[in-house]
Order: sequence, then structure tokens, then C-alpha cells
Amino acid sequence: MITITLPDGAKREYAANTTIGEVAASIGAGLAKAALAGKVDGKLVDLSHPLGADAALEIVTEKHPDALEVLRHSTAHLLAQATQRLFPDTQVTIGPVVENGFYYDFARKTPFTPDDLAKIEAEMTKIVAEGLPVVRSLMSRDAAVAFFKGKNELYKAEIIQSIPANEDLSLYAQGEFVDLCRGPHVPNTSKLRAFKLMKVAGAYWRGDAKNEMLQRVYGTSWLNDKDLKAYLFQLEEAEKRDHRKLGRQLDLFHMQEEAPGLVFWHPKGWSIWQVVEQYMRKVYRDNGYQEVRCPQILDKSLWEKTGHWANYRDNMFTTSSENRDYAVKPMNCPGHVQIFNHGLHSYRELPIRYGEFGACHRNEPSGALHGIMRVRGFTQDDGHIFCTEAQIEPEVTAFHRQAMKVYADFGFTDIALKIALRPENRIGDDDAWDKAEEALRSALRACGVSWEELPGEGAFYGPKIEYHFRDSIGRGWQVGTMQVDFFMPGRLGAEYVTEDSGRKTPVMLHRAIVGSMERFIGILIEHHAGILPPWLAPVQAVVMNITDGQAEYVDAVGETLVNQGFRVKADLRGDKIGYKIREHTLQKVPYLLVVGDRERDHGQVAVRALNGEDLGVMTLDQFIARLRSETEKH
RNA sequence: GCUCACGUAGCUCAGUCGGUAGAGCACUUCCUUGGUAAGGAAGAGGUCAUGGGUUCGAUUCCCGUCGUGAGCACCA
Repeated sequence: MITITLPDGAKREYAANTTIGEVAASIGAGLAKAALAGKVDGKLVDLSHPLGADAALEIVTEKHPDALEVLRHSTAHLLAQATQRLFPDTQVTIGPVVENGFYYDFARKTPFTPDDLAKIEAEMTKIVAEGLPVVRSLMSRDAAVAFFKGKNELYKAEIIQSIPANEDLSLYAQGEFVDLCRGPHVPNTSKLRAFKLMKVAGAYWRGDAKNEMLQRVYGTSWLNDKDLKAYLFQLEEAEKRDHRKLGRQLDLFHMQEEAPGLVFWHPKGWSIWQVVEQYMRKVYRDNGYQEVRCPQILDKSLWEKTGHWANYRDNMFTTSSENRDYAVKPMNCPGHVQIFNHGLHSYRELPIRYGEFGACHRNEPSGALHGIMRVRGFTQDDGHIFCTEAQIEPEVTAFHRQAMKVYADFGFTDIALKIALRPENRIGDDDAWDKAEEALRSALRACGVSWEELPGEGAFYGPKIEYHFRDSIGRGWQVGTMQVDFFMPGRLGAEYVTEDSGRKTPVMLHRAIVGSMERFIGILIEHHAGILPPWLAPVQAVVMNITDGQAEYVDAVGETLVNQGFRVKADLRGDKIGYKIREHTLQKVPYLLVVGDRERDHGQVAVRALNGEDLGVMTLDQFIARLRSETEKH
């Protein structure tokens, strides 16, 4: 007999090798029916799993936090089965669970069409109705390779071949469909109810662009229809915040065919830019940076020295004149080193911090472009710190605090921190990399924050801390960065005079807080759903008259506000007040000031907030005080 | 860059089973001076992304190019 401990602490005795399904049945018929899988000593397993020894057991039902994981994984198998029924020339590969759903990669000569998706989904529903039991079995590795080769599943055979020979593999069968899989799975296809196939796209076999392209089908899967509908609704809502849509609706910027990946900033968009830039300029000033400005194009030889020409030649825009080749700068750092090199620096001056709003161009692959988030021409709040090794940690720590303060001021709190470690293709020796990576870790440790590490993701000249935000549909974007660089200063001949009159190469820290201004503004728009707080709003208030009789007063009010430094417009058009309010509300203007005879006669304005709230009638001075208090802290 | 889809008026979209196009909003003019999310009337506006092919005839079918979107790969 073995003792099974349930989550409520209850202990029950069973014969050895009783399955989890049987345990569930012994507790209650309802539980047995609701059971999807089990969790033994913290490990997810099938209901058919036999309990060999004393263990802690959780029965995974809909209410269990791991239910979705199992369900989605099984839905991926369901997708594969349906696909192979309809398209027998399809080979299976892998089908993992991802956030909100799953996907399955298929190998097939002809790609699936959106119509095919509808057919596959219908077949999936059919298989659910068939109520096929899902059966697990074991096979040795070599037998499994032979088995899948026999079924002409060459990709699957290749995957299995890379697994150690001594391991037994589990196979899952439902009806005629068999897949290699770690599991666990739901006991029967009838457990799968609320799913929807979302999109088809290409994906490279084993994630390598050198390999052939597979057909990836994405799907979503939920416990019930209500959750599925809620998810689809949430997707629709997120689309409404898309910065590309809002950029058009609010007349902030546009892009056009003649300039792919480049932004035309309209007056209102540029107003946001200016507020962000002036704010960041103050951050430079307050933290010991000197602002500089470097040329847009530099001789190719400079980029050869830095290593960029060797690593990124294809992604650089070039130009030439009188037999000289130039590259449009893809980064600001070499320019800043030139400024550092001009004149002799003492160790006493370090750290020297330069900041620039540097416009860079990178010829990004066309498929990478995305609105103003990923562009070919962008401006960074790019700073470089020349310092000694001992100064790295305090500089990184100070930067982290600056960055977090900036993010908070812009309304962001959900920020993911990552450290990207040495890539395969890199310059410099491992000692230097060890030091650089450890410096970043210890600086973040000193700040008491947690982070994720990304091996192999660093820049070719150094590791970096990355600050990641999410856009409205959950995609992550890198915003800020802090990179340690032991190599570029040496390559470009930077040095300073040491205490004992020697020469030494400084360490260079590359850092940006908002990163690309374009991307940051895009994220700002999405984060606030276009409803920017008054300090950022392109138009902070619109003053409007009800009839011509107040036109002069409205003009005067507008002028007063503009003279006070606010971004205010007067709307004297001959339309009804309701029409004007609707229009400016849709333009997401924070304050609408309505003026009729009553307000005019008493030197007042009637203030309406963007959310429709009536803030009442107040004097112009009262309104100015209110707006000032909301905007001056930034 | 790769796979798939898409490209019709300033915007959002309809339409043409092949016979050179339509709505709403926006715009212009006129009427209306109206107190918190659309007052009314008239008008103007499109080489249907672009180049080629098939056809008596192409915006519609086919191919190329450019751009956009999704995903993959990339992101100094």
C-alpha cells in the first residue's frame, strides 16, 4: 500500500500502481469527470499515471492553475491530427504551448490558406465529438526513430535522433494519430472545447533562417467559450490602441511608400517629441552629461576600425563623394569617441559623460519594420560615459536609478530587466567579458532588482542591461540599455593620463533611457491609449465659443494661456458646441473650455475634462493654476 | 530577407462572376448663432499601388516590382 497526500492535507491509502484517474474516481465521480491531469510531487503527469510510491497528489481540474497548459498542449495535438486527416502530405514537427495558446509547425510543400484553417478547425471540432481516448505508451529511442521513419515523419525522426539513445520516449495516440511527446495530455479529445485557429505564418525549421521554412499554425485554447470570447474581445480592444491607428486618427505622424521605415512627424506628433526631448535634456543636465552633436556621415575607415563594417555592412546606408566612401551613422558612439579624443584628458576628469539626441540610420530588413516601433531612421537619447573600471559599477547603478525615475514619470511601471551576455561572434578576450558581465550583475544587485539573463544575446563589443516594455498586444520592445564596452575606446585610440603620468584606455559605457525616440513615443501612445497626460498632450486645452458674441473673449483667453506657456487652441468655428466638443474629445484634448455669455461677462471659463466630467465654472486664473500644477512637475 | 495575406476618394470601407466605380465621415459653398459627443442643403474629389501579360475590352484574371500587415529570422 502507498500513502497519497491530497492538497487539503488528507492522506489516503491505495494499492501500489493505482492510477491518478482511479484515485480521482475513488474521491468522487464528479472529480473523476472533471479531471484533466495530475500533479505528483509538483510534476505534471497524465491521469493514467500509476502511483508507485508515497506522494503528494493534486488532481488537475479546470480550477487548477496548470489546467490551461495541459489543455493547450492537447489542443496542439488535436490541430495536428485534424491537419493530417485533411492534408495527408503534411509532416508534423513540434507544437508547443505559448502565451494565450499554442502553435504547431507543419512541413508541407503547399502552404495553408486561411480557408484551410477554417476547414482544419471544423475537423478539430469533429474529432472532439468523436471523443477519442488519448493513450500514452513508451518506446525506446531507436524504435521510435524507426517508427516515425516508417510513417515518413522525417522531421520527427530527426528530433528523436538528437535525444540520448538510452532514454525511453513517450508516445501519445488518439485514434489514428500518434505523436512523440513528453505530455501530459487530457485523457480524451472530448475535453477540448473552446479553441480557435488564429493565423498561419512561416517559421524556420529549428529557428534557423538557413533551414527550410515550415508552416506554423497559431491557435488559442481556453477552458470554456466565455474565456475564449473574453480573450478575443481583449485582442480587439488592444488593436484600438495600436500606435499606427492612433497616429493617424490624432494626426501625429505618417509614413509613406517613398520612405519605408522613416517617419514624417506632423505638428502634433512633433509636439510630443519636443516635450520628451526637453524632458530628457534635463535628465542629461541633472546627471552630469554634456550635450554634444556629431556628423551624420563618417568615412568608412572609421567604421572599419570599430568593427561595424565587418559585422553590419549590409545594414548600413552608404554614400560616396570624390572617391571616398562614407556610411550614414548607425550609432553615435564613434562620434563621441572623436570628441573625447580631441584634447588630452586626465584621470581626474573621469567619468566624462556625453549625451546626444543622435539621429541614426540602419537598413533594417524590410520584414522587421513595424510602425514607428522598428524603423530605419531613428533618434536615440544616446549617452557615453568614459570612465575607469572602478567607476563602472557606480555609473551603472546611477544610470539604473535615472532610468527608473524617467519611466515612472512617463507612467510606466511594468518593465522587464534583462542582461544580455556574450555572443558567439565577439571581439575581446574572455577575462574582459567576465569582468563586464559581473559589473552589470553587481550593479543591479546593488539596486536590489531582479533580472533575466540572455546568454549569447549581447552586442559584439560588450554585454548589456536591457529595459523592455510591452506594446498593446503584448509584444516586448527594448527601450533603454546600458552596455559595458572594453574594446571600442582602444580601437579608436581613446586614452587618458593616469596618476603616474602613464596612458590608459578608458572603459566606455553606452547608455540610453528612452532608446529610440520613435519607439518610445509609439509605446507612450499605446500605453496611454492616445490619452496623453496634460504635460505630454500636444494640445492641452481648446477654448470654444457658443456664439459669435464670445469670439473676442475666447481669442483673448487662448492668447493668455499660450503666453503662459501652454499649448492651447481657440475654436471659433460656427458649429454647435456639441459638435466641437465631440470633435476635440475624439482628438483626446485633456481640457475643453466652453465660453458663453455668462462666462464672458465674469471673466470665467466652463471646464470639461476629457472623460466628460464637468469641472464647473472657474476663473481663468483658477484654470491656469490647475493646469500648471499638473504639468510643471515634469 | 523568408512564408502567407492585403493595397479602391484625405479617413473607414463597399463593389465589379472582366464592360473604366460607390457609401459614411472629412473637405468647399450656402443657410443656421445653437450651452457640453454629429443642425440642414448643395458641391467638389479616384489612371481602383505600379510595370507587364492574357483579352475586343482589365480596377477585376496571371506574372514581376514597390509598399503594408501577421509570423519567422534579424535588431550594433
